[in-house]
Amino acid sequence: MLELIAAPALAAAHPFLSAAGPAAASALLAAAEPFSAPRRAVIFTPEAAPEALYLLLEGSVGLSMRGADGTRGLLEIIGPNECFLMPAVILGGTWPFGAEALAPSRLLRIPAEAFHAIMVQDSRLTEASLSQMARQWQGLADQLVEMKLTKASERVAHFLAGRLMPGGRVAMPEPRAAIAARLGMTPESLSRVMHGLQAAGLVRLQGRRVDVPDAKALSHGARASGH
Amino acid sequence: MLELIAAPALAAAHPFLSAAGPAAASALLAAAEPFSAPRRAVIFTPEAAPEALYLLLEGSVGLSMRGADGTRGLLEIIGPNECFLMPAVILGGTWPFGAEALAPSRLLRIPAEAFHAIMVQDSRLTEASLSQMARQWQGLADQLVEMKLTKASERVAHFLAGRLMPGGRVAMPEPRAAIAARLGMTPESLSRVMHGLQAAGLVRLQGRRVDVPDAKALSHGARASGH
DNA sequence: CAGGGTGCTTGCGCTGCATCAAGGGGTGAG
DNA sequence: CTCACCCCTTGATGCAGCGCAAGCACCCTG
Repeated sequence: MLELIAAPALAAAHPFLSAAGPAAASALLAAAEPFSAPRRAVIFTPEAAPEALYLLLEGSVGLSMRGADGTRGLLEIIGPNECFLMPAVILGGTWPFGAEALAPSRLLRIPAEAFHAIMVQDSRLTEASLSQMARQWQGLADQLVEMKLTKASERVAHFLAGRLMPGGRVAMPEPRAAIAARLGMTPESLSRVMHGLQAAGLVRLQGRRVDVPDAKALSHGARASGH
Repeated sequence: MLELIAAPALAAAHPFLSAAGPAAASALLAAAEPFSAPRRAVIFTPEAAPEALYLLLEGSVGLSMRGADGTRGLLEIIGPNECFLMPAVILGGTWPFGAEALAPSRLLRIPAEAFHAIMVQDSRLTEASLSQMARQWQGLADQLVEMKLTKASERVAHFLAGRLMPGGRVAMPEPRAAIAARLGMTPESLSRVMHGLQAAGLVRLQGRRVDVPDAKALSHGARASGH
């Protein structure tokens, strides 16, 4: 089913698949259904029963959440070569988070039954899943630390630093509102902070692309430019 | 080593041990070292190599975190019959979070080597660990949702509701500063909110103990009493 | 019992961020 | 080409929660 994609290369490139070992990786890929999602496409609806694990090959996917009073937020932004909905597949039951494409994306959908079946046969997949979950736990923990004890401007700077490519560029294909939600602030605040960073000479804004002349200055000077 | 504690009863009471099955549970208990920690005792130091998994039998333990600029916060408060440091033990390497007793506590310390050795032999322990990690992921995700889109007063109300015992009482053995840090606010704000809830008739404060006359009113009326 | 320490509370001014409300600018459709 | 829509921006205002600092209750020690 996946002949159209170079399966071995894919398995090598994707951290989770390579950690699971060649046997489990090829079994997973055999069961996987590739598909594309345009921007804003709903991939998974909250409160539904999770019946698949997803691997993101290219693009950007947002894990959305709904507060008790109906307000919406974004738990996390998933990048290429990451996977999502694993806790849901492991625990079963219903799942309170939704998933939506924030940029044109290519994904693999691995049915939960296949995932569980392969896990029973291949303990290396279970171990890889365990490591994966531990890493994702750490990711949320880091985010929680940031939310609890840093200001909005610092969170923006850190977010940009984390997306910095070797060329000194930051790609932001997803809408500003999504990034703002992920960072726990309003789009207005995000806009103000980013233009503040530009005024401080730390970044240069060019539409969806952001240039960072000095990476160190961005990390270190973020606190100062709180204004 | 654990004859002093009723091992079978313990395995049955602790969700993680019972999920791991009787064989793995008894193997884990055989390797476990019980110990007590007075309030404020440091159980694990951040930036150290994690060499054990901990089960909390009684008391309260805080997972502390340090921000980039040295400020301190509390990632999570661990309650009885929960375990902590599992992601650290799984991933190895150093670990950015510390653990400290917030109330007099009894714990079990399971050396990482023993944990890994038993996991290799007993796949049920690996599966139980995977579920455990997924649940802990969900716990952090819920907290992140709260941090991102609810106000401090609501977070306090929800925290109290989550600790509500059948008798309408909430035990708060840990210092207020720790609870405030866990909720992402200052001790002053926590104090103000709680006294605000008391003024609204939703709770009755009695030192370390809190009485909740009407549980439903607490959940539903929290938004209104934001003032 | 006095003394000092620790932890909780309260008051007050301030600031960061949300909220509400317009104003641009780029992109796609007709 | 031009309109219209969407998304991003910018401004003005209000409030929630922080920081600082003082007051008070409890606990442990000598």
